[in-house]
Amino acid sequence: MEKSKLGDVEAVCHELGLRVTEPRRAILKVLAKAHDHPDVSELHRRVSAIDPSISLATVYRTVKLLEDKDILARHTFGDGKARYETADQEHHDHLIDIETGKIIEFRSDEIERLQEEIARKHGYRIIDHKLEIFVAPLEKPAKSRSKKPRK
Amino acid sequence: MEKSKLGDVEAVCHELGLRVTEPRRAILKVLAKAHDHPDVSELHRRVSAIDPSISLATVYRTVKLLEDKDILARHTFGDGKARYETADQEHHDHLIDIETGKIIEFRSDEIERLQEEIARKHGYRIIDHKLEIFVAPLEKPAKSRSKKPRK
DNA sequence: CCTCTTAATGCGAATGATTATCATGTGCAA
DNA sequence: TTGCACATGATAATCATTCGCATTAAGAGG
Repeated sequence: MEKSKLGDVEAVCHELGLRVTEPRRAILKVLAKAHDHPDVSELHRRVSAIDPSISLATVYRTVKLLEDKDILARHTFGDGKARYETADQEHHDHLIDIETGKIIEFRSDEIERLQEEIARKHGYRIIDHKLEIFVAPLEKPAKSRSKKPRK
Repeated sequence: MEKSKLGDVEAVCHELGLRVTEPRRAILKVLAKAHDHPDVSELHRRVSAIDPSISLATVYRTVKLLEDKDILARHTFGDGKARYETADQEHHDHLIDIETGKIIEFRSDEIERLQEEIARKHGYRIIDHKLEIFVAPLEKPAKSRSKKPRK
């Protein structure tokens, strides 16, 4: 089962008033079956497997387009590069294992509710939010002082 | 009242085994009285007011140094650039007004506790975390679809 | 104070990610 | 089938940040 509507390129493009092109077919196909949080060059790598002639620039363009349309969600875990995932699913946040880089999705209605409360208390409404928890395995001794990784 | 110990350059540098230099005097002075979240070029701008000969590279170096020592906390609100604030105070998260760019600090022990719980449930312990809530004023009609800004 | 070792600095080049430019190619409405 | 606006590929340009390196200057030991 592919991740939602992303698989139907004609539908997505038509809905957004975009042309259906080969590059978009390939890129959307890759996104539809991506169950992780790939960065742009990783996406380009996967897309190249389908059609090697698709340029990195097009991947950047397409991905930004979809982000603006709220079809993709962009993240930036620790390192500087943008990572993407389909945004059609219900909202969730992330646990990032700083030792392996593994990303775990989770959702807490409790936390969501508290956020709403806090925003309202300050006279605001939430447009978007981002919660990232950098973690390390419980067993480990307690490695010196490293914190979240950087490039 | 300056923000904590940052003001005492001799103390900070000595504690970290660093030499006390003019650039560091100026940079720490600026950081000590910064009650906002300046990015590196803004810091350099402020430092230049004290000593125009201090290079941008040195600001970058110093700021990274202090970040590694957990004396500064680095953030990346929406736009790509790194922003800094002193980390000596108790942990807090941020509300970012997407219309004005204004940043409001807040703290919720409730949320902190829930995070701990979630991490533990997944077999992890928290090393660090980051919660950013992008908001817009309550009054406003409900502007189209913009979300958090990008460069 | 003087000296010597080496951390710090300034400058400019290098990097890495992302975006812009622009000539060319191609969906797709008529 | 045609025409044109939108897409694309290749490449240059940007932007923030880091590096390399020759030079300067803390500050420990005399």
